[in-house]
Amino acid sequence: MIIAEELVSSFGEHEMFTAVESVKGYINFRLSEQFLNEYAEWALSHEDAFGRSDTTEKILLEFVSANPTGPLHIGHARGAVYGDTLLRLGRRLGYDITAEYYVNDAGNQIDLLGLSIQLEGQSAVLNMTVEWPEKYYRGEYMTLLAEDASQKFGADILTNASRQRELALWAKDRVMELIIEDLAAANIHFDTFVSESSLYDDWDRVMGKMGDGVYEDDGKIWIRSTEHEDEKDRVVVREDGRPTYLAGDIVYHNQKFEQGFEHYINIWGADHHGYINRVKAAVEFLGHDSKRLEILLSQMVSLLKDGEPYKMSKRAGNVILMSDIVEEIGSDALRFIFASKKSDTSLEFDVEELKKQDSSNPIYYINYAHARIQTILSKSDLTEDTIMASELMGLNADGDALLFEALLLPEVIDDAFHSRQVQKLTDYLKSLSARLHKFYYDYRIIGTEDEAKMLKLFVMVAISLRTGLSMMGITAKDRM
RNA sequence: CUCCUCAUCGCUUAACUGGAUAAAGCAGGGCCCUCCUAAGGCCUAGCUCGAGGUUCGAGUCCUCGUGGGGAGACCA
Repeated sequence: MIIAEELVSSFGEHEMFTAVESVKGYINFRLSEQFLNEYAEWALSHEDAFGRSDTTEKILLEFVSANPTGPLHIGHARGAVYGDTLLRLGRRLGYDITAEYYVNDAGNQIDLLGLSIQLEGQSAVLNMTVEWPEKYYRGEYMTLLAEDASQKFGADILTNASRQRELALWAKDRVMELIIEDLAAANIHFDTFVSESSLYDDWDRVMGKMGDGVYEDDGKIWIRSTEHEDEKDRVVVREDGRPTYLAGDIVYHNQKFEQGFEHYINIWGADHHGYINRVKAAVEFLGHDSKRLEILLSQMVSLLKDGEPYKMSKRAGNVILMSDIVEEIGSDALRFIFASKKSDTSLEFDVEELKKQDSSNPIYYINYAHARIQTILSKSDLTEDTIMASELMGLNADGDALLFEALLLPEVIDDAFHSRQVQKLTDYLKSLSARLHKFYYDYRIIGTEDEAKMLKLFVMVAISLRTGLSMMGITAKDRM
C-alpha cells in the first residue's frame, strides 16, 4: 500500500490522466477527457478500423464439419456459432482467417447413407415392406432424398443394391447443400470445403513423411502415438489396405501445414477429446510444431424438455433441427444464446425455454438500446454536422463513464478472441446497453444545452453496439 | 475400472485468468410513464458442492471426496 502511494506521487502530472490515486493498495488511473475525446473523434471517423489491431497473421479455422448424412441439429449449432463468432472477431482484429469445413465423405457412414435412402425409398416411395437394420439414418429429409433420387435416376436406384454407392455419393452432395443452407440461415459462411475422400490420394507420400513415426505390425500400419502421450498406438491402415479415419485426418493436417498458415484452430465436439493426442502426435511426426495446432472443444449441449432429459436420436426421428430453431426464434436470438455461454461448460437448456421469444433474451435489450439511440437522433433538430462538431468534453461523470465503456470495445474484441471466450463480447454488450438505458432514463437529452455532445456520445455508443453485434453475425435494429 | 471435463443465488449464466464489497437476466416482493419507445429505470431478498492445502490474498491453483457430462473403436 505504501509502495502504491509512492508510485502515485511519482506519476505527477500526465496529460493522459486527470487523477492517479492509491486506493487500498491499488492504483487507480482516471483518464482525462482530452484523451477520451480524441480517441472518440478518431473512432467516429474510422468506424471500420475501430477495433483493428496491426496483425496480419494467417490462420486456418476449421469448424462445424458435421458429417454430410443429415441436416444440422441443435447440437451442431453451438460449435457453429462459437466458430463463426471467433472468425468474425479475428477478422475484425485484422487476422487473415480462412474458414474451412472438413467434409467427412468417406467410410462407413457414406455406405450407410446409401443403404438408408434405399430402405426409406422402398418403404415410403415404393410402399414395399422392408426390414430395418439396427443402424440407419432416418428423418424427413431421407424421404425427400429418396423421392428426388427416384425422379432423377428411376426407381431402380432405390432397389438395386449395387447402386448404393452411386446413390450415396449423389446424396451427400445434396445433404451438404442442406447444411450450407442451415448455416447461411444463421449467417455462417465458409470459404473452403475439403473433402476427406480426396485426401487419400496423398496418403503414401504423407506416410513416407512420417518416417519412423509409423510401423508395420500384424499386417497393419500403426502410428507411434504413445510417444506423444497417447494411451496406445493407433492403426492407420487396416489389414486389407483401407486407411482409417485417422489417416485422412493426418493427410488433412499435413496439407494445412504445407499450405503455410501460421496458426491452425480446430473446433471439435467434446466427444472427440480422446482424439487430440493422436493427431498432435502425427503432426509432430510430420515434422511440424504441434503447438501451432490449437484444438478447441465445444462442450456438449444437453436438452431438457419439461425438466426431463431429452435425448435426440436419429432413429427415433426426434432430432431437433437447427433450422427449426432458427425459424422459430430467429438466428439472432439463437446466436446470442449460444455465444453467451463459455464454450467449455456443458450446456443444458430446455427446448421450450429456448423457443420462448420474449424479453428474457438479452438480444432485445441490446437492440433496444441501439434503437433508442436512432430514435432520439431522428427526433433531434440538430444536424449531423452540428452534432459531430461538438466536443465530448465537460460531460458529467455518468457521461464520461458511458463514453469510456463505449471506447472499450477494441479491448473486448482483442480479449475475447485471444482467450477464445466469446461470451466476453456478449457480456460487454449487455453492460454497455445497461449503462445506455440508465443514462437515457436519468438525463433528458433533447432541448438541453448539452444536446449536441450527448447525441455525439450516443452515436459513439451506437457504433460500439453495432460493431459488437456484427461480431456475432447480428445486424443491430434501428427500430423496435 | 482408467482418463478428461464441469460444479457459483430457486433457474440460466458472468467475474478483466490469483486481486478491491462475487455480478447480470429470468422467477419472487415492492416502486416509477401529464416527460426523448415501460422491449426501460429503481428498491428488496438470495450464491462460490464438501474436507484439507499453497498464498499477503482463492470462485479461480494443488490433493482427496461427492455429483452431472464425455471418452476409453481397425466408427466417423
